[in-house]
Amino acid sequence: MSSRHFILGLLTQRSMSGYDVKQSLENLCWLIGSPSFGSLYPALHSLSEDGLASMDVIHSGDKPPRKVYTITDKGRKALEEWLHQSMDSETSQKAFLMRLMLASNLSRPGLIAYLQQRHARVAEYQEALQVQEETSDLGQRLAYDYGLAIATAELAWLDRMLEKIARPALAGEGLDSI
Amino acid sequence: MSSRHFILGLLTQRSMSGYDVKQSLENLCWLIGSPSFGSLYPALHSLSEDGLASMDVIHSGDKPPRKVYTITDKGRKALEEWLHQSMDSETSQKAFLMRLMLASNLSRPGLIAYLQQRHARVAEYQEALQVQEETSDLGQRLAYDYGLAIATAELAWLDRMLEKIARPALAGEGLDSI
DNA sequence: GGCGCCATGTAAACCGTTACATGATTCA
DNA sequence: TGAATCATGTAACGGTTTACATGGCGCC
Repeated sequence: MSSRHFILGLLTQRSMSGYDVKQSLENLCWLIGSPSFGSLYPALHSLSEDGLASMDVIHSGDKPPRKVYTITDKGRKALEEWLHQSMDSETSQKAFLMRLMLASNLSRPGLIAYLQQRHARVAEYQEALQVQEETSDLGQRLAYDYGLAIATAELAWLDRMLEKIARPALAGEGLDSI
Repeated sequence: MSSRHFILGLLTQRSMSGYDVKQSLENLCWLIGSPSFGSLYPALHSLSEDGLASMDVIHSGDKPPRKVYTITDKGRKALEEWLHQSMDSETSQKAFLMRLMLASNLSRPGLIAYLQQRHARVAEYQEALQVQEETSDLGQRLAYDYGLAIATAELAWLDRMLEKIARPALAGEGLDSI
């Protein structure tokens, strides 16, 4: 998935310091993880060096100065290119969620296609888990049952979202109301 | 989480070759991933070298010989030790599921405690996602909504399992009927 | 004949974490 | 006074993937 591109994508939400990026991932880190500072800061440096992001040092009072990064036009182009190139073979939930976080950078048809692809993929996994023969191993049974529950919940979520998004926007009821 | 211990744990289900291990993870790889052969084979070698697993070469007809690994007593001891030492700070879904797959190696109270701990942790994340203020960013809204749906589904699953497991086993309705 | 599956393995390259280093502020 | 939060950074270490290497079987 490339954490470099992901971090770049997060900068489209708002300009952020390394510390900010870490905080913004806190709520979902149990699903996607959160990069350590040891990889985060170097990544921001390299984005800045390559001209994909610009850095501003913000001195606010007596607090330690913050280095705030903003995505540049070049960065937006690079991100768009990367987002549009095939996301096939990315089957993991983590990769899905990371891209989902960057949904603002997708066209509406692009987002719909993305969710539909995900739906098809998860449905495959769900089926594979249902078909499984009985195992005697408790752990395996629990794990398969858990996987089935998560797959089912994800498919239900995708159905809901696709209905909301794909429905031609009625008055005051577009993407905004999600 | 240490893939080495995880692989060792999988060998408690049945004796397996490297190829078998990979296949057995196929159905859940979208949630926990699957190690590449480049890490899997060396891991099995090292387990064998350390006496935690024994290796048998199986020649079946004209097919390429398979190297089947079996966990040893020393391996079981090492696994148990590792399973009982603190699993705190492991908050990720992946780590949870990996340990869940090894549930057969836990005592019933140990399993219950594990599920309860997980419940408490996921409930925290669920709450954090609910409390979140409104964001204008579509991706963030989608991602948070997705996270909320997954957290809710997982909590429901944990409730169901805890009810099944914690209930004093009635006639013919113990852990087996999960 | 070519493709895909079975089956194992090695080495280099890559990426990320861990540990260390610094320093100010706020709260108990 | 000590701990937690804010805030940034480097270097070594470790683990994983990627790419390469090999070889037989069965199917279209």
